[in-house]
Amino acid sequence: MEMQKTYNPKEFEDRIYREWCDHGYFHAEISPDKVPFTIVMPPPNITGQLHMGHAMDCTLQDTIIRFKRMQGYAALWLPGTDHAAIATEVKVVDYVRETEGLTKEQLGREEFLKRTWAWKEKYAGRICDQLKKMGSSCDWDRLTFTMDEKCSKAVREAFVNLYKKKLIYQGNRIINWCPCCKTALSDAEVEYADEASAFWHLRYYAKDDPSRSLVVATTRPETMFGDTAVAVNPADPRYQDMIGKKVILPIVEREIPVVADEHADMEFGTGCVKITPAHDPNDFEVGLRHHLPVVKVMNDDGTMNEEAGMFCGLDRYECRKAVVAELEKRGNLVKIEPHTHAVGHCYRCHSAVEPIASKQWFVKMAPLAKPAIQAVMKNRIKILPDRLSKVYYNWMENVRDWCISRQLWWGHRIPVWYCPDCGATICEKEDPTHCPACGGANLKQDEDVLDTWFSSALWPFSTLGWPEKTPDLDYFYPTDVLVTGYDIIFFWVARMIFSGIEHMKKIPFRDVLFHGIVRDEQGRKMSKSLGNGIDPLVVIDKYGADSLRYSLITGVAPGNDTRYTEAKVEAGRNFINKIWNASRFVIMNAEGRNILPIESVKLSSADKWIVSKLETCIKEVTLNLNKYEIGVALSKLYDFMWDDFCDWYIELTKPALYGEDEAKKDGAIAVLCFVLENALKLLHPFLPFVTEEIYAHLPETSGSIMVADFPHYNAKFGYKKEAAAFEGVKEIIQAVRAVKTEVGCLPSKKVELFIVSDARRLIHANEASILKLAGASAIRFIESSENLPKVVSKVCDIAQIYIPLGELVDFEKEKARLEGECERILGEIARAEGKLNNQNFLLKAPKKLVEDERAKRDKYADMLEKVRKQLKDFE
RNA sequence: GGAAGUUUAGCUCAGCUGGGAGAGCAUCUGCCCUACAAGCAGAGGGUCAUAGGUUCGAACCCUAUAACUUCCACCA
Repeated sequence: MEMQKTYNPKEFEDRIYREWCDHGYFHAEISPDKVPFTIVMPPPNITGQLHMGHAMDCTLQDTIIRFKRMQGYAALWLPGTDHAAIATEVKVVDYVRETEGLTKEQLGREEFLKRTWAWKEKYAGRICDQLKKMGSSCDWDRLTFTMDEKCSKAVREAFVNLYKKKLIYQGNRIINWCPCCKTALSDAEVEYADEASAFWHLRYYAKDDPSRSLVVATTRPETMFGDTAVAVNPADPRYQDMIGKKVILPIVEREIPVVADEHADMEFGTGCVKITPAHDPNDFEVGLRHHLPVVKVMNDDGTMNEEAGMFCGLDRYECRKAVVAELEKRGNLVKIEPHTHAVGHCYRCHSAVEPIASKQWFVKMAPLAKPAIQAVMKNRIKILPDRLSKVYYNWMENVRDWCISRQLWWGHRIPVWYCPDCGATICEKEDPTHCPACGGANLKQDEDVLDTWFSSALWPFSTLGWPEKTPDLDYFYPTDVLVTGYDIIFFWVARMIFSGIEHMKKIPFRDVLFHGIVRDEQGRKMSKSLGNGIDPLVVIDKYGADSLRYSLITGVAPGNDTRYTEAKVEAGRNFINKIWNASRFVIMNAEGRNILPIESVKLSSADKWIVSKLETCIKEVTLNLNKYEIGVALSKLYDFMWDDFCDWYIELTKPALYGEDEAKKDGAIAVLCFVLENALKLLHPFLPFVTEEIYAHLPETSGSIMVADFPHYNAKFGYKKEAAAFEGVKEIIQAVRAVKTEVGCLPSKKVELFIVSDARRLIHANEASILKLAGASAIRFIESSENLPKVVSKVCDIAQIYIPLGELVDFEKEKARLEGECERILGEIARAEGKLNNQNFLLKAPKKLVEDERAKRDKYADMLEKVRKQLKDFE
């Protein structure tokens, strides 16, 4: 099949992906003679479609897994999707309201879940299609959803294990309550934002002495109905007489005690704190210490309950206004101070969360955190970039117990049953039918579901079959690298680490590669509200998946944010087009010829140079991919492919290809094919589609590039010296080009080159290349330039070049140019001598460096002499 | 209140363990030379945020400062 003049991804991307699937290349088999390499995909939420962040995440993983697969590992990339309990439920609630005009309560649990499963089918399918469009080489045979049977089993196992070890408990404590989603949230699910508010100073009068009062300062006047004490610091001289006395809570006229507690800060506010145990975590603790009653004053939806008396039914914020007005009316309001403080918001619906005392399920964190910290500390798990391990430690060391129960319907139901007959609580892996205590058959399962992250935490092993002892689990666990964004380090990564250690007794992964966020052109986060998100599919439609992949990993360093710009996609597209055309050139020239193995042809110095460059490139790409420096690896390939291979080597082969010498032609083609084939293999993990397409057109190749061997660096050819020498030839070509441009000589005008050089053999051997690339008609070796008329000249490392240009030579300009050249060289000499005259440099710098510096000085001194001579001759 | 990151060419960013500043885009000049104008050749452009310090030598290490960004934190 003919290759088109310009690269057009639409013609082959979908077809190639189908072929990969049909051949089963993505499927990882357990093979005893291979080393496993495993990545589990961070499962995208089924809430919607993939965004650029996902696109980058999956490109990075795909690049790594393709690299490892080609290197001969049993490479498994396990895909999946996440049920995303709260996030999905919020979406489906909206959807049901819009389509059926019903609330979820009106619909009922069973019907609601039916709708949600239908939603899941639709969106999980869409997400997989998008992953395929990106070229993801994940093992679809192992596709997992977090609510699959096997995951549910894992969740049960984990819950029951932790429960039996008393690491899961039910407790009545302050949790974060979202009045909009009507569920508890974990600490990690709350986002804090500073809000301008006020500090209300309220006067509470002493019970028996209307002349004595305390002024409390609060940001939450509406919770006063739940006040069950006022606290002052035990050391505060101002309030010693009040400790143990009672004050009257205004409006409700309830008597509450004044307690002494360290929690009250003498420096802050008035030094008196109203204590509302049901609605503030600190107050809750104070309440426990002083055995205070816990009075809840709010309903689930954030409205006030009957405790608020006349304010019952009001929304919490309306109530605040009303209470303040009432207090003012009654003369209890002393003053209002402006005050900014952090208010927590639900990470899903963004409404202000309410700290409320509530009975929930918790995971006891301290015993789990300890070994999880050690795993990273002892380097059993390596976090990249390293600085993020500090963030991890900081969180793990201060983590509080994890609230895992959610008052939702969509998710893993908590495996706990209550016996209404005897009050027993039963926690079992299998659904119990009878109460083991009293034999009663009226067991009722806990209504709540689990935090979605509880199942995510088990992902690296639940996907492989745990708690069953499956061969997969045995072979592929622990996984090798986890690739994800630093924004879910607490939600997910930290929890996988302690869960893996707890349940598997083994770390879940050896490396964690964190990437940053994909931002828009202006550096803003992409978000729905800003409307600045860009759909990867739209980009793929316009430019192809390879170009998108290029744009997402070019220039990225681990942990750093990156910006999406269309210019980067274009740069990628242009690069790929370059590869495409270079390949087309090679293929066209190789057509109908016998391709010789590179070992059997005589290599020119240009051949040796490019082979040496290729070897260096293989080394660097491999090294950087192993370090997960994907961006660096790609940039090395970019330079090699474009500069070395296209701009130099291909041009260098043209004299041979267009010449008559069949042996030379065979040689050039052999090297072209060899280098191109290797380069394509190196490029394949980054640009899978186009490399596969070209590979199929290459002579002497068969099968798919994705299962070909990744090039090995073994310094088989070496040629370091020959390659270095060849740089001299390149320098001559560049010098001639530069001089011609400077004097305004058309590139197409052929010039004669007079050369003084000790490297005649090298130059002679590359004569054809020099003539073609420099645009010259002949090379004449001379001993001295003395008799040359009207020349411009240039001193290179291995030669002095003189070009007679007749009328084009501007005497003044040329003189100025040569003088400028002298200046430059003098500068170089001065720099070298500056160092060499420094005794400390001679004494302390490495010998090699001193030698290099000497050599440089001598070289430039020699050059200076030559340029000065040219200047003299010229005059 | 803690902690982290960033600051390099007009723009977006690389620069690994300290040893002569790089790329892409943009700009200027000239080119359709039988792979490629999504291209080729040549060129201009940087006190590497600021001030100190360590060192023979600093974009890189240390200290302070400034600006921007982010994360964590129950001060009512």
